[in-house]
Amino acid sequence: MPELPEVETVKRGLAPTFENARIARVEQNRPDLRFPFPAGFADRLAGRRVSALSRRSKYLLADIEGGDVLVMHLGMSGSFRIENDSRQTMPGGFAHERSKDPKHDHVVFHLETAPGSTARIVYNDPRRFGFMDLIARPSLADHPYFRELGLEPLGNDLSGETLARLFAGRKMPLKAALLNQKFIAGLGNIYVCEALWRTGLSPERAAGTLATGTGRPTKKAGELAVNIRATLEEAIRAGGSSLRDHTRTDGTLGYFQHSFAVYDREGEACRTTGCGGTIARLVQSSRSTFYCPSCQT
DNA sequence: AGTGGGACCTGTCCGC
DNA sequence: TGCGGACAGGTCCCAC
Repeated sequence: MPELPEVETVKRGLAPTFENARIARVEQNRPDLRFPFPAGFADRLAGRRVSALSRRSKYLLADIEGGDVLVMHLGMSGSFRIENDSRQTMPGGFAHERSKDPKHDHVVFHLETAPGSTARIVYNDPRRFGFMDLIARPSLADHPYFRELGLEPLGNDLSGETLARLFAGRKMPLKAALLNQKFIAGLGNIYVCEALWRTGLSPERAAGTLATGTGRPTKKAGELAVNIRATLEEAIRAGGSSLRDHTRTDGTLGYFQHSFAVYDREGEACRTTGCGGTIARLVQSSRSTFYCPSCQT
């Protein structure tokens, strides 16, 4: 699942069940996902309490009583669902609404949520690009997963100034710079396309063009910072369900089909007022970019 | 150094 | 209906 808004939505969905629960047992159904599970993964969690859930970039973090942090990344296709005592799957935007093939249920956290009350949190991931790890809290920031991560786009650091400073002198395409987690951590393919469209910036222009010759931010740099934040916040408000397979079980369309101005809209009309252009698709760094060649310059 | 491209793995969709 | 190919939210690694 994916980009920052989806991970944030997952965090909010899991928190009421996961936080303060005691992990009675961990069912680990295969030795690896994208990477092998760390040694003793299930045993190191069994009997421990989860003290807090948080998010850094696209990583979901569970603080485990005793000092470890359970690090979870959803890759491209990972999702969680909650099963409670009555065996009902919790509804809500954080879990795929379509039933999941149980053969891809790779990890099950068996929880004691209150005395005499249990629940299960199930991790399902068909493509297995996700992964889980256990890292001691004090060394978390120095771990290779986190050491080189850039700023949080929803934190206080994102501004036209920082974009200009980070990108100054860089010839790489703006799209590639925004996707690089070393600069801004948490943006993915969909929201980069959307934020660039909102700002009227071409994904192909050099990233360094957001800075003037003296290193000051251009007007567009400031607008881009605002639009990145707005795009992410709106997606979180909408439930972060930017997933292709978010079709509801009753057959109505999920959020995916309705929400994007450019992503996956090749050949359709640009929604910029008065533009009249047509959304095009191009490939950058082996990934699809959707944009309007008429109003994104 | 900074790029682009392939690899990882499964599912889905589209055209023949 | 079957089959091959393209494509999908992310990231790592390795050639240029």
